[in-house]
Amino acid sequence: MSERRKPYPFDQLEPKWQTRWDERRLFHAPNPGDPGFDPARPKYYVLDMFPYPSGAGLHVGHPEGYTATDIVARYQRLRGCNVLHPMGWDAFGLPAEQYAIRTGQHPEITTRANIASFKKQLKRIGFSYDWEREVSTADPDFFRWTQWIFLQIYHSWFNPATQRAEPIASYTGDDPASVRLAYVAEVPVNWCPELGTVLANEEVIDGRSEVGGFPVVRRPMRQWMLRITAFAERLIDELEPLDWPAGIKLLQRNWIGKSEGAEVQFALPEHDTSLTVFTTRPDTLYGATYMVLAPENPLVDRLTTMEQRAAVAEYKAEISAKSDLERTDLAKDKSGVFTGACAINPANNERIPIWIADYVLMGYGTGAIMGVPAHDERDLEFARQFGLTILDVVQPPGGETPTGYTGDGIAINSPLIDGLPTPEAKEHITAWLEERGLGRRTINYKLRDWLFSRQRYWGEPFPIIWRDGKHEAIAESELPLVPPPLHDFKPTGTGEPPLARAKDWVRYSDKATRELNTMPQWAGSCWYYLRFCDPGNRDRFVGQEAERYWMGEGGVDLYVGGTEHAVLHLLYARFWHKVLFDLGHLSTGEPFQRLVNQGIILGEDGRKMSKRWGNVIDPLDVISGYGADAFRCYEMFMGPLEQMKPWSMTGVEGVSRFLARVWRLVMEENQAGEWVLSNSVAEAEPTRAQLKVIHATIKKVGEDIDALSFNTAIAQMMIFVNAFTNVEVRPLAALRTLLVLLNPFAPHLSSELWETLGRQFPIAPPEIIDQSWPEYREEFLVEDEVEIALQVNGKVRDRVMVATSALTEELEKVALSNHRVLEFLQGKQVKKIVVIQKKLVNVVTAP
RNA sequence: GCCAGGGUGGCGAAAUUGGCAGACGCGCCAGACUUAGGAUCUGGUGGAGCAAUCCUUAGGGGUUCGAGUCCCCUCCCUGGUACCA
Repeated sequence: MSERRKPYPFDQLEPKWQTRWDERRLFHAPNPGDPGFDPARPKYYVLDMFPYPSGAGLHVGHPEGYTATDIVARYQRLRGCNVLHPMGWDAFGLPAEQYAIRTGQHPEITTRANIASFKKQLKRIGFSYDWEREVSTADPDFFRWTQWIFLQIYHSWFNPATQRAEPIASYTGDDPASVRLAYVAEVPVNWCPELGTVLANEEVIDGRSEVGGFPVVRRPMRQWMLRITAFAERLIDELEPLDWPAGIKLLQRNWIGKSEGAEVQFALPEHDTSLTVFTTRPDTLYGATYMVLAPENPLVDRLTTMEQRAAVAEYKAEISAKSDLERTDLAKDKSGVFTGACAINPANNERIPIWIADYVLMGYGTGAIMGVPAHDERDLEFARQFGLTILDVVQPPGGETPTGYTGDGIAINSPLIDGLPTPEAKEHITAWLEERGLGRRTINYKLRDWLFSRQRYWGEPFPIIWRDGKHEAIAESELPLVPPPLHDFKPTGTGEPPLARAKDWVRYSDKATRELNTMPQWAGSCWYYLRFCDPGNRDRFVGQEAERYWMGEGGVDLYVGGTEHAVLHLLYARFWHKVLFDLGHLSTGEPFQRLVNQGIILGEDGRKMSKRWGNVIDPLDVISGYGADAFRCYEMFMGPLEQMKPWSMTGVEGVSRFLARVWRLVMEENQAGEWVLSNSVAEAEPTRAQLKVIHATIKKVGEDIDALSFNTAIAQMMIFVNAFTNVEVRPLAALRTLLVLLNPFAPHLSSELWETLGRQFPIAPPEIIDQSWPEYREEFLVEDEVEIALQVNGKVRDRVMVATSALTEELEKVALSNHRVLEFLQGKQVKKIVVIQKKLVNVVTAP
């Protein structure tokens, strides 16, 4: 089979320009103080979510976001900005380690090979990254600072008075370990036996591990935690002004899950203590006819009566045997047992029974609730199942039967607050409880502290040692703390991390041993964007001047990546950023000013791309068939960046044809079949009509890039090309303008044509990259005449050209003298005439 | 369940504040140039109808001179979430 003839020689010119860009270091952005740095230019930081370099290589989803940021980066450079556009590798992570377990190959080797192949592919697409800033999270020069930041967190506490992280020295209490932002706690964790590690809540999906899909069980273990909950309020508040998609903000807000309510104490007559619950509906206190404790609540054993002891023990055993998956699966029917104990409802002094049930979670609120069956679906189901009292205390606005009504209404059967609408009832009863020391208003969050340790090999070791059962930080001078070489990466199965196998490494001194856990994969990605500002710095995680320059004024100006990181990565990174900001290391409180999520690219069959369906598109195949420029432009022409959309090979062909038409605007084939500069290119004045297209295109492409609406920008350039395709004389100035506008999208093609034009016509500068973005002139966009629609009763009956300046009365006259309009007005009476200048005239008749 | 986003030609999609629906591309049809066309160029292309004309932005209702756009109801798709008191 003969090879399809290339529409233009992209296979020669693309490698040529990629090499030249590398040699000229064109995309290297000097830092303040470096040679070549121009302080007069504004900065622009455009960032991609860096990839995990998997063995599978790049798929078409990666370059979608990368192309978008590359267009913005190249555009901002042409507009005179100092552009920071870096790329790096999220190189620690489970897949390389799982591969090492299977093959014995060290993760470092696998990772290095994968990085090399990723980088080669990215370069082949022609991205304008500053490769001199490349970082890898698994590189000791990088992770020494990840460990350093951990130490900053470890040495800090959250001062509730200032609402800021402060050095632990400012803590005046007697137990610093209890307030550190990094602490060790025995907590019920998500233990994944298959992976041999604990996982964060965020890494568990439907009771299975996000990586690998293995079952996960609950089990108490001593783990490192980061006190992210202290920042819950700020993580919500400071989200507000950011230029992020509203949906992502909402996702984060929901994840943090703030709810306002009250803590209420219920006296326990048989014991000298009381039981505290959290409720968002203190106004329903009179309706609390029973209480429920989580089965794991430590109070359960104290409260349970002799008679109920056996039943409670049996229920607890049953629950703890269940995995999370089963526990949620079986959520249809409520289960639980009576403890035999009773509490006193503080509102009406009624004795109410205390139960335990697994629908109450130990990890939220106080691990105990008051059951208000009349106004809570779950409580109602539970009460009906076990025959507990149901008492209506809120009257819905409509006045229908209140049982099961969960909305706001009017308090009833509640002597203290009868007749009050819900909001006031809440206020009133809470104040009443506060006066008596029986309760107080509180805020609860769904967000839990971040479980930060993993029992894995391929991650950052903690810069921590243990002496006499207590943890201590190692000195900063001992960083980086590099993982010991191992041959056996398998999980031990006991929960003891694989690092335990490196006996020499573990022994720190006669009396001290090293922490054996490693950090989760999120650690490196929490701050990599800061390292990009100053990747070679040996003395600090980022130089102050570089940080102030690149991260100043809102931080990262544009951050593009997938929605899968909407809560986890973005929340964790914001948290670390705030700690470092509070400690005075950073100049802004939020890292990412503008965030955009690219949509998923589906296979041609409309299904998710997967080996299983055989619908996977390999970027390199597309590039070898159509060129990198066509690949880039197609990815952007498919549709809106944020939208999910299917791949289409014929669509690639269409975009490729467009680029070939651009090529032939400038080039033609001679007798020998060689491409030479076209005879129709000349230093001629564009016509008035051509000027209009040129300036309309300048305007639209610029505005569309700002709005990340790349598909419509390309459509406009297609209109431009169509307008110049069949003309005898192609004015040089018009072509030059087009090439600059096209450059961010198709950098190789535009560079080549620019250079070719420059050989024949003296163009300064000789390379397009040193050219500046053109400005449009409004005067070329205005028309003397416009076409307006003439409507009768909202239906278009004719279109006519009128002077742009035509006034309302003139337009009315035009409409009423138009024979098509008159035809439809026959026998009818004109009731009114609506005139929209430059748009339409609508003649409305009486019915 | 709940929350968010979305349904526009045969297909991917356009459409400032409500103001000519379908830009641009794919596909298809016709023509030109050709020994040839899976190259290139030109024209056409939402549906029905010979036509005048009528219908058309998931479906139904409403507001308006005028609705893809605003309001109400219903259906379908995608993503998130799941006993969070």
